[in-house]
Amino acid sequence: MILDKAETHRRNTRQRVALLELLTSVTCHPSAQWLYEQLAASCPGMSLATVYRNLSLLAKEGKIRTLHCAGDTVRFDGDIGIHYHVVCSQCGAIVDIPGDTGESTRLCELAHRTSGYVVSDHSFDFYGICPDCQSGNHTVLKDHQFL
Amino acid sequence: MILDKAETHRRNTRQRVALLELLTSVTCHPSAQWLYEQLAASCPGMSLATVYRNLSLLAKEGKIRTLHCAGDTVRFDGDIGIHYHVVCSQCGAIVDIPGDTGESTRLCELAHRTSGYVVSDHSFDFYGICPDCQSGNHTVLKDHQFL
DNA sequence: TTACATGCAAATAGTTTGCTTTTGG
DNA sequence: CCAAAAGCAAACTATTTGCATGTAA
Repeated sequence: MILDKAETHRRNTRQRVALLELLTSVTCHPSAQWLYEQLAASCPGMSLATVYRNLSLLAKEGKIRTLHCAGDTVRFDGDIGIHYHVVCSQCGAIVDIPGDTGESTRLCELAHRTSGYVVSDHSFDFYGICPDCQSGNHTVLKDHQFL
Repeated sequence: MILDKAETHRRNTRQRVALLELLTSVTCHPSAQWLYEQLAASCPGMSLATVYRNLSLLAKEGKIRTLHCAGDTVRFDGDIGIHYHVVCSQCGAIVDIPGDTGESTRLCELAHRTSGYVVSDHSFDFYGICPDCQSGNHTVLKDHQFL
């Protein structure tokens, strides 16, 4: 949300452009590792460190969103509009739930009044079992969880 | 929430009891490391691995709650009632916001209808800057953030 | 031209695990 | 008793960083 003044002289490197393009074109909520694997094919010599550095930059610029809801691995979201997430506790798949701006605003204000924090962001996460895992179709983290 | 039948033959070891007692007696949302440091004083020879193993067990039994909202380090909550959290993006302090059971239920049902997930849990997190950090009183993670 | 960005490899931090010894019930 | 749990250290995994080189503007 807060734009760094340094953003003015940020370069649109091949890698950064490709990364943002991939992340915004996809409806899943990938990890850095997954993004790296996808990009490695088209971007020769793409490195995982670059993916991490750019994800971190893009998040600071408010162009993408960082999700902590899935546990050990940070996941990323190219959709910065207000919406919520449901996470599968078994396979880690994350899907979107439409969010309500009014409700979000109201709850953020409640949080502010209650705590004295200056609230700038929020994330509403639901946990459960996804349809695929309910029917026993997969039990571990797999590539297709992201798709 | 789901109780393991194996729980029947779980032992109430000195360490486990002390851990749960500490976590439920405190209003902060500590990390495993912090809990370990506190316990090390009274429990001679207490190890970090034991803290992690017990936190994991207690969470499975639904006696405590695991928070992913603060980033790299998992935080724990001894209060398993419905409530939300505000997290300081600067120092990591977490404080409680009273939750509304009706609202939580309604949103969990919305999540279920929208996604097809069987929703069993949720966590609503707000991010911002805590009063102390607003006034420049601390800028890095410190012990007192937990208190 | 040059400050910003990359690639690679090594470092870090949080958490988990293997194995042997202790201990609660 | 003896299976469950502890302690310790080593292992693992996600992420970050240092440094030499490359490149967008």
